[in-house]
Amino acid sequence: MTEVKAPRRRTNTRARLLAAAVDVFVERGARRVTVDDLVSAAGYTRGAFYSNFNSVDEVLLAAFKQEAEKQIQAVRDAVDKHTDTGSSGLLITAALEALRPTQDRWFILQSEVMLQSLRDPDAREISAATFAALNAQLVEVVELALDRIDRTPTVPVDLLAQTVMGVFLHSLALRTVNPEDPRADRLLDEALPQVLDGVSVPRSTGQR
Amino acid sequence: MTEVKAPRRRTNTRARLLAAAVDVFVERGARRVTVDDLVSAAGYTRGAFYSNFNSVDEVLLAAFKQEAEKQIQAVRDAVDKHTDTGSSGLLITAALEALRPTQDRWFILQSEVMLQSLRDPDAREISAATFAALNAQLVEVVELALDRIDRTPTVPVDLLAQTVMGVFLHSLALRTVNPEDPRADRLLDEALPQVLDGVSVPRSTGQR
DNA sequence: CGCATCCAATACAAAAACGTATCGTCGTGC
DNA sequence: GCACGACGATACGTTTTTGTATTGGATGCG
Repeated sequence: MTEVKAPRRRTNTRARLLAAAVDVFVERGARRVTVDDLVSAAGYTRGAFYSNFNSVDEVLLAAFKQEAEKQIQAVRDAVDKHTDTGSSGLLITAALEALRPTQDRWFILQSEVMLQSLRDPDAREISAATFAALNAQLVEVVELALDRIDRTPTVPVDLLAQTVMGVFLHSLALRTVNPEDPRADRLLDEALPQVLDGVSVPRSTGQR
Repeated sequence: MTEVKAPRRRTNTRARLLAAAVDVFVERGARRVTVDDLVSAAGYTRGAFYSNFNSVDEVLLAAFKQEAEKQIQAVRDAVDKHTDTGSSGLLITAALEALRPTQDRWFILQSEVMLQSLRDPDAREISAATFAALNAQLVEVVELALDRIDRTPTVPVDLLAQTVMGVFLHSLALRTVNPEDPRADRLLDEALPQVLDGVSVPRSTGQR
């Protein structure tokens, strides 16, 4: 599925394994992933795996961590960029764009679901922490966005952020079930802005 | 985990296996479920399993189907009940209550995620169909609810239903990561009604 | 230039999971 | 009440997967 034929360096083996892992988990589903699947997808053999990880679960956790951080960074970049240049509605557009459903995001969701049923407390902790980080970031984005259009929310902003998150999750689900489903995009492009508008009022009016 | 010591009838073995399967999948996570896990949880042995199913995947699919239908039926019941008696805001409250996150629903989500990566076209089809059914039902509920409060939506009602669905999904996610998270309930009780309110206008005013 | 070290390949043993084949038993229909 | 048929128990062989131990080679360092 991937490439690899080159003389293969010994460094960043771990990174390659992790990258391949994302693909494998998405393609085969967590239930069917074995060590051999992972190494062969990455172009390595069994030995490489066990000198970098101890189990498939560990890879899942590490890959999740990495992808989630990548995700968070993408949003942060989008926000920073548009905060600096001071463009208006573009901010939220950009932030939302960074969250738009992709395969990587599907992997994150899948991992999140899987990690929940791992006995390892580390897994649950990391999963929960990442989840919290994404949420916190979303609060920030929503606040900034409302600020830009001079409105204040009529519901607590953290709840509003959760709502936005939910819409994204569902958009992702729609797209995963059927990549062609037009509702996935319409949810983000049509429904979401109106929702944001609906639960906020112009700044001067005060809230509620 | 369960009981079973009784003289054990040979009928409804399938049903017992399915019921146990839900628990096992939730507890151990899809990655770790084996045939032995399923039969021992249900109080049977290997033989019973293979005379009712052919693989773990098949059980996952069957259990998903069953739980999803149960879910749909629960919402339908709630709606019917409150439609008949004609109580007002109670309708949506009841419908939403029927959707409130529980363990069963977590199983449905987990299965949905897993089924997406099964090669079996049947699995994807059933998964997609169930997903569609739930969504269609939600459209109905949202329409009814808005009707009750004499408002018409300012966004296409199917998109609105998707939004509601998303909020539910996220509420479920919050609760799964941390059962104590108060936001799970607040999302449904505070944010959702306001969102519905925000994206609709009084009936006479016309839309948009 | 040679040495020590780390990392990946390979091979292999052990365990886990699967699926089948067989047998007993309990309902069911005649 | 008897025989048939379906269902579940048990046992077993096979396959899959795992994890470790050993080896070879490349890299960094002196």
